[in-house]
Amino acid sequence: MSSSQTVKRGTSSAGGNSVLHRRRKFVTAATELFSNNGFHETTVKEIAEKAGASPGLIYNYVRDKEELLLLAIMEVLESYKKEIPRAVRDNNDPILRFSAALTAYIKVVADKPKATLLAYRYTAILPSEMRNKIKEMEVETNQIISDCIAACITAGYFRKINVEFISYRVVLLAHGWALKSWRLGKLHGVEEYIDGNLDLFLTALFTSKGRHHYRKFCKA
Amino acid sequence: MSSSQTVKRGTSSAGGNSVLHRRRKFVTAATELFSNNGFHETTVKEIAEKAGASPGLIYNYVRDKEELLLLAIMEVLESYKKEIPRAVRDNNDPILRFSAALTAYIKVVADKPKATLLAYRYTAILPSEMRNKIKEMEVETNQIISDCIAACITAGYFRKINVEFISYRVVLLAHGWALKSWRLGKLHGVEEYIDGNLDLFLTALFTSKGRHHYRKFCKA
DNA sequence: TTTTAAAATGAATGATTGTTCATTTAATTT
DNA sequence: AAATTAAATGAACAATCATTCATTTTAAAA
Repeated sequence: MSSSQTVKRGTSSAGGNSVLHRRRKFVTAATELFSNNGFHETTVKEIAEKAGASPGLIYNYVRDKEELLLLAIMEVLESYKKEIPRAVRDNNDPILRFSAALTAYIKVVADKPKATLLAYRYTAILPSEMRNKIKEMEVETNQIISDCIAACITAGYFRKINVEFISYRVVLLAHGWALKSWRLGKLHGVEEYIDGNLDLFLTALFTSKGRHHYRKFCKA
Repeated sequence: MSSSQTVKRGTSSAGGNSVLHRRRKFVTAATELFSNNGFHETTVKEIAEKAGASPGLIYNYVRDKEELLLLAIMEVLESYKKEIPRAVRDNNDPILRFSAALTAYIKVVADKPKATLLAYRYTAILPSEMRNKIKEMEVETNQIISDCIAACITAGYFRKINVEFISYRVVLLAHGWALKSWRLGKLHGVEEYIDGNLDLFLTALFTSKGRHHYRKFCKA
């Protein structure tokens, strides 16, 4: 079910994760090449070259060129799933948690915009089984944002709007940074992008109680 | 510079745009196939088949498979550039013009979501000369939105925010419908999507004068 | 009708490239 | 050291397809 028949993970001796390490080497090489030149435009030979190995060896660690794509996309999504909760955790106030989530999401996208676009460009070409895995991960990340928003609503800081709706808007916004920088070039820096959008969101969502509550943090 | 060496447009007789018509046939066939199955996954043979012709003939009307892609993308963008101003024109009040622009944009995207994604997926693989053409068209469409926003600001209805910034957010939002429906499936209908987002935008942007002014239209 | 030109065909071409596998190299074990 | 297993190589294979072009069909002109 997982990936490759010929290689068993964790053979012999102690820790024995070297197999996964070598696989990661191919995946990162692939990620870079796919991001810069596109999936179809990248040959397996090039990936091997960049990873410092021969083309044939790749097939010991991966079934397909396609699996390499799946792993590349998943690596990106996993970094989302790791970074965002980390940022949220550091805050207690619902509004600050929301802000942190939004900020973290945009920042992690801004950190590797091209890799982010991989998911947009190439999820479609994967078989549905793989597509579902990706979709699943996205939904999980969305959930984090949704929870923040819901908390703000129950605290009476945000007015009662559809949570999923706003959640998706936040996600789109974050991805928007990657989409934008590729298509329109830079109009402004990430910081401005974050601040501007956060301002827009809060203004649109605050109740008067929320607005009041938030003032405290601005002064500090 | 334009497209094909072997065919001159507007030969002989009267109107004589039949050449362009036959070319369009290939382009629409290509658009559909590229949208559904992807560019690389579509063969020239398939395009010819769908257009009811032979593969070889395509090359009388188009230099490349790539040019077919360019034309497919441009056809979509041109429909944007046509529909949105049409909707804006019917309104006089700045706020209504803005609303109309946003609504029209989302609707035209919702009308052919897959085609919209073509630009996202495949602009990157086109040679820079073609890419620039596409970018140019996008900027033109953006300009329409920007003008609406600027008008709202000078009328004192919107607070003074960066116009380009908001403009891009509107565009992203519209595209977001296509991106979403592909990735997350339908959470809600287009109408809800439009209303919800319009509400969010207006709440975030209104001055008190603007809010006041807008109430009139809501009652009517 | 005869001639000439345009439109259309589709089999053949040529180049590309993912994948395999017989073979070599390196590491482990006995 | 010898034997055995794992890791790695890279040339060869097979399939795919964009593109071409000699040929046929259709239309227009003389």
